[in-house]
Amino acid sequence: MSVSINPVPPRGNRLLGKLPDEEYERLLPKLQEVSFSLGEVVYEFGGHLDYVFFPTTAIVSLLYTMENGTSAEMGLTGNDGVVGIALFMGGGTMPNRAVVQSAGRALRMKAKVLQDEFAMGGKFQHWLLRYTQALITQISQTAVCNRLHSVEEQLCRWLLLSHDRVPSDELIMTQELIADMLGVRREGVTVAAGRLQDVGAISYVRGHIKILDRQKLEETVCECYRVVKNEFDRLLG
Amino acid sequence: MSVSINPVPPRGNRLLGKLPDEEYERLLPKLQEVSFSLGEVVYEFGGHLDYVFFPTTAIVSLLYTMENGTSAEMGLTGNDGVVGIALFMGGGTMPNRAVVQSAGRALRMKAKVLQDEFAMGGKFQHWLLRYTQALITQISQTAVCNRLHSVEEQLCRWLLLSHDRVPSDELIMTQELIADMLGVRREGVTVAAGRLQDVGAISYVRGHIKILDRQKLEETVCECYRVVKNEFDRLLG
DNA sequence: GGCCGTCTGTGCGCTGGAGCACATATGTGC
DNA sequence: GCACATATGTGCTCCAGCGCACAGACGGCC
Repeated sequence: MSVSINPVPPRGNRLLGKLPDEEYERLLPKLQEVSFSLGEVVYEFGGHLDYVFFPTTAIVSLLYTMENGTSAEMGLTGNDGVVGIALFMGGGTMPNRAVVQSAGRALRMKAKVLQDEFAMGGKFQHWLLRYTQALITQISQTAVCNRLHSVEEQLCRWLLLSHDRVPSDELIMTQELIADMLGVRREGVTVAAGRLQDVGAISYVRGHIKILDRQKLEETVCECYRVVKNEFDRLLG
Repeated sequence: MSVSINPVPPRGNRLLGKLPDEEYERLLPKLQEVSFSLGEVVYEFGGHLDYVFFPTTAIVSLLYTMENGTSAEMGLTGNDGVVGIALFMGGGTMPNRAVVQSAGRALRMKAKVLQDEFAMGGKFQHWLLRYTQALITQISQTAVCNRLHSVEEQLCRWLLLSHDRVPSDELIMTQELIADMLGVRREGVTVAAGRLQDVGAISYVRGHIKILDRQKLEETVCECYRVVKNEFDRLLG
């Protein structure tokens, strides 16, 4: 993670973008822009966090890793959210693991500052809680999707959720890592991705996925994607 | 749902039990005791809720039902929590479905009262948020468990989580309903429950499950149970 | 250009759980 | 105590996804 000096961050994060001007102006000096690289661990399970992060172009996955090493994603946060909700929810330590899924930037804020602002009970608190509510929906839907839907449907969900959170049509991510996210075998991702390539929805070359035809992905995806998207739009749109 | 007149509720709910005496005394007149019967729907997906509920002896499951009718549980709430978190998180409508999994009582509070109390930012808010954080862990773990663990392991998790939230060793629940909760086939539950009976962990007769040997269940359950339990104890213990 | 590490594609056999069919057991009401 | 609805037990077949093995294919580096 690298920290910029004298940052002039745009309102690249939707949560911060919701704030009234005065509140935003007050918070601005307390935000620092940082860069995350692919695969960087934002925090570990049970870890302490000194900052919360408001991604602007980065995407961060929330993962849980089992004792035997297998893992699965429970949610992902981009420019529509915040990483480190336990800091204002009161947990202190993090109940999961956060890994940068797509390199990019974020704005960070000291935990103490966040907590003080949160305690003031203004719009900031309001939007942080609404985001948390949306995240709960995302995690819930992941739970249900894991139980009931095929790898191909879930891959589509994952691609669409990620695509919604990056500015380009290209995702940098190997099939191996996607498999870890989805909690499935790498080969399973290969065949599912192969089918999506066959119908021209994506192209996949050594860790570079191009979204060629979103429409096709949306036809293949399970309802979970739309439920999550609708809820985010409703709560934060 | 039946409402008691002139209730004299004990601090049967751990969340309310956390409150300082003065805060509890103030809230007491605003609480009404209600009875829930097995299978009763507390709220539907997308529905509006006029009250939040603090279970004392009832258990309520949070479910999501797919378009094709299949469903799965994402979490459950007993005397350690509150049903209707969307009311203070800001969602308004409920992103899931809540069904009474074990008949019993709860204390209800008008949504408006809850929201006003919450906005005051005192201990009540504090504990509601900590509970929500614990619930997020539970939902997350359900997501991972759905992906990675066997029906038998999940059945054990479900039995233990339920057992922790009722005063007796008997659970009233058919295999059919458990199957809906876990998002698996009824026959799958029959087989798994059969194995647990064979080793003497439970006995199962027409909707009446007796927990005979918790120890055995804890040996069979996946790590998910302990993770969730630890997090609830840590946050609310 | 050649080497090597990483990433992707493919082909097994195996297994857990789905879907279906049906046999049996246990309440409940008449 | 009989009839019937409900709950549970059991035995198939089928298939998605796992685990494993290995064959390309691409890309960076010397």
